[in-house]
Amino acid sequence: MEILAITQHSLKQGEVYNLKGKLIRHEGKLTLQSAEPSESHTTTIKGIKSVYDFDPNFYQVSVAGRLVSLRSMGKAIFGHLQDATGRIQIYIKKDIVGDDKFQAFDTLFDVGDIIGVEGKLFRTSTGELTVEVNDFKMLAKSLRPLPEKWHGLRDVELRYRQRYLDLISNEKARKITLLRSRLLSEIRRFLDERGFLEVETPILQPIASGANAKPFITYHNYLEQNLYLRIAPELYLKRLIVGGFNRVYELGKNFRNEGVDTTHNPEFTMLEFYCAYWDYRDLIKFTEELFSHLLTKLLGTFQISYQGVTLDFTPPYRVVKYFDLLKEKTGKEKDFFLRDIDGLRKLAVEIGVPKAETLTHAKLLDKVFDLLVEDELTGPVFVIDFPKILSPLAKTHREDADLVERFELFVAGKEIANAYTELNDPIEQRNRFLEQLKEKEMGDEEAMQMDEDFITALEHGMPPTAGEGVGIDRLVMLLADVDSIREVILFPALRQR
RNA sequence: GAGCCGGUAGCUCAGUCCGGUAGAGCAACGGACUUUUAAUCCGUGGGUCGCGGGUUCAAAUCCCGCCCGGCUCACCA
Repeated sequence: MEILAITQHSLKQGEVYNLKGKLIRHEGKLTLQSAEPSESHTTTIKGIKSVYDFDPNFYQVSVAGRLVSLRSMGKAIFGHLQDATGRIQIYIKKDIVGDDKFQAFDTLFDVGDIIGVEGKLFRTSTGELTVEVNDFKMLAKSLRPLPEKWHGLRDVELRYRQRYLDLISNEKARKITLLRSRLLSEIRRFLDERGFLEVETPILQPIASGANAKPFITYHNYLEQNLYLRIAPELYLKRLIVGGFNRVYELGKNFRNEGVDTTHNPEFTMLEFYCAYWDYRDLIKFTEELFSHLLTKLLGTFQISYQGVTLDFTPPYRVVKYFDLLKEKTGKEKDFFLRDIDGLRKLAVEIGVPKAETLTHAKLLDKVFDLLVEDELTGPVFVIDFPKILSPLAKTHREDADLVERFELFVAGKEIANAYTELNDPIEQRNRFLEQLKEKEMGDEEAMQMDEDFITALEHGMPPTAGEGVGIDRLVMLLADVDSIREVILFPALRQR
């Protein structure tokens, strides 16, 4: 009888082992060896339940999972097995499994153990689907107790540091994990079906560019040079457009060496996709289609509730111009914000922009917009036609040389997506980078870096292209209705203990 | 980086204001119980009160410093 797996070591008769405070004496009656999981244990609990609903004649099952509850009645034992998909009750009767096995289960099996059972499905008097067990197997012994069965694991720090316990004991953590996984696969499916090619570009980059952020620096011993963890894949994805792949996307991590809070983690997941021969207006429509697809597949509705506010994602979304928003708030025209730097600085000081005296023009404008407008963009709303000084990689607006063809999608005051018609003029791109270098000299640490190789690529000709980035973590937060990014990242950044 | 809040048994939490033998529930351990489901009933064990210092006859409790976490702000478009 192969019941208990303690370790790979064989136990001598009479030897005493301490399991979770329980002293186990090996009497020689049990063969204590690690049991192999059988293939039939790979079905999910949810799968078993749905097959039974479909075909009640299906009743002989074999299922494995973590034992999460136990109720011993003397000569019968009830318990629940759990996997990521659900729970199923098991019923072990002395009459059925025999005295020895019943005794073994009663003394050796604990809540937390991973076990396999075989038996018949039936419904109890209360109607709960249950496995009447005729054989069982220890698959992995748990030496430590599970968190409290009723309250689960509440300690936020422990939930993050030992996420596996959170996943075992908190339904919501499992739901978010599944939601995130389905979101990623639906994004891939949507893009794949529309001819986009999934690619992988370098995470270790000699120049960290493509966004305004401080990078993590590392050193390559063999190349004898510094490398940066990417802050964005943008400039590499555009090289692929130059190379002739007209629809590409990358779904992966970016890294930014900055503060950690409820909406920022040093590594976070971005979707970036590029399509040749499109412009930013095509992307507005495409973004609405993408979100419609995701909401239909994941939530089955266009109305979502986020932190007590109902958001309506029925397209078309509101579209509003960047400077119209500022005018609404201040009564001032675009020229004021772009030409009257002293006036803008005065305004910034008035509304309480910190360090307004020392910020560069671009930073000032950005801060003022943030403070006055951003929080009120409940959305979903496309803010379009950004100032050029904030957008070094976007193409100049066809109707206004002060602006670029760019939008950001705001939902619940958060930026969810950022897109533009891409700047594909190598000469103008060089000048824009040079402007960024000036910003850097004026104290903007996050100003973008010049990438000569990228300009060389543009010099070979990049077709007119539109590109977009979507913050996946924030999107999951929205869909899961949680207010901290750490709830949607399985292992968020924490200080080492 | 600043402010506020928190850290007590494996887990969920009381106890801190107002100093006087460290508590409950779950889990564990022993026992009863063949349809229970937060099972129930009887019994037992379990603590570096985050860490270090100070005040005091006496500190989980008061004071100081530090560590870890949460929230808000700053930073980060």
